[in-house]
Amino acid sequence: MTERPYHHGNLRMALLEQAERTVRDRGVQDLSLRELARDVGVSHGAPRRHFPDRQALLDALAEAGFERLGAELRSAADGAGEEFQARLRATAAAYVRFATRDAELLELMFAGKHREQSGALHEAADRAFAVILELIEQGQAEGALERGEPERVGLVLFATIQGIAALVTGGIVQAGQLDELLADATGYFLRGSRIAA
Amino acid sequence: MTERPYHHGNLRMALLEQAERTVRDRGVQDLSLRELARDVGVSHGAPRRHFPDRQALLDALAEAGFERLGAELRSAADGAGEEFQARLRATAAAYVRFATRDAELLELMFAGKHREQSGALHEAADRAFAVILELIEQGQAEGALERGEPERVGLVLFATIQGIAALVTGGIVQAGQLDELLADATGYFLRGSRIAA
DNA sequence: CAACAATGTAGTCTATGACAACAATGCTGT
DNA sequence: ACAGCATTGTTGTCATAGACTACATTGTTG
Repeated sequence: MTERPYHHGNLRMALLEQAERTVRDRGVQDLSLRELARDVGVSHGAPRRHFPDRQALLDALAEAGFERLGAELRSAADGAGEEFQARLRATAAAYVRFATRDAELLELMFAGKHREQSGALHEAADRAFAVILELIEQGQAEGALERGEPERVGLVLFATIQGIAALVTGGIVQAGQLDELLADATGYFLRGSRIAA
Repeated sequence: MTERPYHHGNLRMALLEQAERTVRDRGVQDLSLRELARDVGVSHGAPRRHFPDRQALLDALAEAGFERLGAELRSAADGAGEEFQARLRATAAAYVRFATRDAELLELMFAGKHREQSGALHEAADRAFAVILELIEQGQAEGALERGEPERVGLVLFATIQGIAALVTGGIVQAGQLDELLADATGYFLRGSRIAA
């Protein structure tokens, strides 16, 4: 946007941003390094200076995705006030929103996490999940959730939210049923988790 | 395996079977029509007679996947006896087993379901999900689950199971934690769902 | 300002998916 | 039996992609 000297200046960023758009609009499969280069106005070999191969671009995309996801989750939780249930619902809704708006990106994020050795992606993922863990800890402190390792308790919650997102992006539930389903799920979770139910 | 007259005889099946293997071993991205043709021993143009394009092959793969998934779920439920909880656990475990053994295939199945117009895939999917619905109905009849539309109640359960599978294939939980997580999740579901908890 | 590193360009190779023209096989009705 | 036709495979071609190399341009630093 700023200018484009014959050294582009920030090709890496430009490529990542355009890539994220393309992934959102047309899916990962349609993402081509050459087309990306054309879109950004550089030659077909230029991206190679920033991403050794296509997979490296996808990994970087995933890492950026985790950072944005973490930010959105935190923003949702913080914007929902102090009460646990409100924060829980807001965070779950934010996750599902991300997952439905950027379904392919999220898929990429999950796929990359298990293959990767470079810790950068894992760290970004951990930062994103930390929001959920903190939420669990708050719930436990308030007595709304049973005690125990937050990782373990949070996993069921996380799985459910992720599953709901998958059902929506998979077309198994309509967008209209989403709120109802989310409410049901958080309800089950809270009732099932209270110590002496 | 049988023989190969110059008309292969059942190219379509052979392609699908080899494709399923390749997807399981090396992922969807590495699936190439031409390589498939080579593997099966036909020329690179032959698959076109059975699948107009690559996507058609993937759709057929997804449909076959739903049929197998349905069969495995039903077999698991039926093999677990009469008791509801045992059937529930067995079915959930069977789903997760499928989802982890054939993660990429499952992804394909979900992806295809939402884009497709031809009802064949949807019908296969519905047959698979019917197993879960029947399970819910049994739970309701026995009073273990709250009343209401089985579709709605089942959705939360299904989402949770699907989410657990996603967490495992995504490398967020280790295979060793799987049993524990599944037990936690079904526990939450049952406690959260009992009418007068 | 002279090396040197970083970044971009141009050309090439191999593989793929899609398509068309053609060949071989199987089937059907008479 | 067999002529005509539909199925199914084969071969060749085209456009495009990813990966790699040699080379050019720009920026930086001693």
